[in-house]
Amino acid sequence: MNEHVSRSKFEQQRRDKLDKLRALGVDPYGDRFDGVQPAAVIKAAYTDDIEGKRARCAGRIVLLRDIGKLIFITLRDSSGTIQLGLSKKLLAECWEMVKLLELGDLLGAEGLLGRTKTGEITVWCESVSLLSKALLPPPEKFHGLADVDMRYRMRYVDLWANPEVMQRFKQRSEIAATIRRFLADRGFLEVETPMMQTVAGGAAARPFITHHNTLDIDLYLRIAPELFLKRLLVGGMEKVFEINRSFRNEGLSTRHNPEFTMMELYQAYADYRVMMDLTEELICHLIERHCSSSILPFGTLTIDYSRPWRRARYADLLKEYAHCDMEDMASVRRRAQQLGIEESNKDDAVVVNEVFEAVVEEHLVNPTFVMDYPAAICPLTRQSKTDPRFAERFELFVGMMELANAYTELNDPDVQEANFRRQLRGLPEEESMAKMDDDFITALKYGMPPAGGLGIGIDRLMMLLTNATSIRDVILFPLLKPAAVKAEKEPIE
RNA sequence: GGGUGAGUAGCUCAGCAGGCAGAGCAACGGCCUUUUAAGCCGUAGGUCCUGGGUUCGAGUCCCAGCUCACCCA
Repeated sequence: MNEHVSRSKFEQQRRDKLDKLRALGVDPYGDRFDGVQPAAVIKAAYTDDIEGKRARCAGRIVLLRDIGKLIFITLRDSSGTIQLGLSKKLLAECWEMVKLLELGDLLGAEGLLGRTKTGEITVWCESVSLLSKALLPPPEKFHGLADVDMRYRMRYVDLWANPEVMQRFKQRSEIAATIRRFLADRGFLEVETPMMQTVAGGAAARPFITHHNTLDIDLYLRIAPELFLKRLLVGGMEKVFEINRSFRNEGLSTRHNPEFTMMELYQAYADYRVMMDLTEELICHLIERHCSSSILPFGTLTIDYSRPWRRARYADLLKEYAHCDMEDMASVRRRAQQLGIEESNKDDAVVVNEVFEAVVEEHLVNPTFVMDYPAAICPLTRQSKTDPRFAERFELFVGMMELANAYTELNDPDVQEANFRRQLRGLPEEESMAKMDDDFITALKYGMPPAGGLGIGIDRLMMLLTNATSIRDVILFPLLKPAAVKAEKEPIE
């Protein structure tokens, strides 16, 4: 007997109940059910003095204890659970329907509140409505849905089978709302810029390619909104931000999903130091509003977000942790060799950065601003006026992850164009096509104000704030390989 | 791409000393008006991920593949 057949047996049993319900004149897919109170609200509102108070609730049956002429049901909605008491005495005229209720069904109920002899707040139902019959059985009631792959594929089950999942995504929504309010309060305008672009710029990453039929042109899904948001600076929007998806055609890991949410913001007449203050203020504001403490667990780590956050120069961290000096490239290359990094045919800046990533990042647990990157790896960033070898850029690391990236925006069109061209040298044509953005250069020629720009990886931020060590736990529907399609088995004679 | 681990009933998992395929929950049939993962009696339920191989005999050992997780690149 194969999986399909044995599963349909369970479905068939439930369909039999569906027929019995219809025979009783019960519509198994009910109507609107007004005036519902969330379970958590009911329980919180009536701590004592509950006798005689009415309650009306709706949700999914997650536990059912049938004692004969009395049935206890644990009903779950998005706020939590509440116990229903269904007695034959109070529900005599619909008792046959009540006895057909089972795990997974969606139920509406109304009655008087009371407590059982063990003290559990209970709705003693005077009426119940079957709002939707479940044709498939829920997962095991105590362990829930544990198979990680199935949880992501069947998030519609995961969300109520594992309440902490619901909790985390509610928190994500609330945190996102706080970010928007925080920025709106400071005069930032939320905008939306193209996700389908003819040139995928603003970052170094492989784009996804799609095709527009009537124009007969290939388009790229954006890898970053940066170049469009900066066009808005040219257009006169002094403070803008966008919270939306970007797409990178790269591998999957616990920290990478091919589509991910970025917050990017730009502020005219500012620079990267302004962005540093803003970043620290924003994230600490979120922690204050949404977390229990400024010291938070993250997997096996403990992260202390107390202000002020450490600010350290890139070159100094390299000295501190990698024990080599950017001024002395021979020492850096020696270190690279020790680390097994292939360095012989790479530019100095690239080798430095690979050493940095290999050695330094794992030390950056508490929030750390890494400042002043080598200019050669920052083509969109303005160089330091006091030392042009460095770019006015920082990355924020928390929990050994890159969380934010910000810089003083380069607004000299000639330098920008030269940087683009230098970046393109040696790249295959299709990749260089994806990078050279002539229209962006044209925009800069009209004059872009000096500005600070900031990007924060929202998924990673949510990971840190909700203690999720996999990015898939903060994305409702993470990208997965398609489930293996079982070949239709035709009966062969 | 490399390493480690996992895949057994609808769900959560045992079983590996190579010898009849197991438990709990869910389901089905009974009993029960204060349960809390309710309880009690009974019944049914399997492509042991797939394909090869070794063996008298493979869920268990070997090879290849698929899927997932974690770590590394």
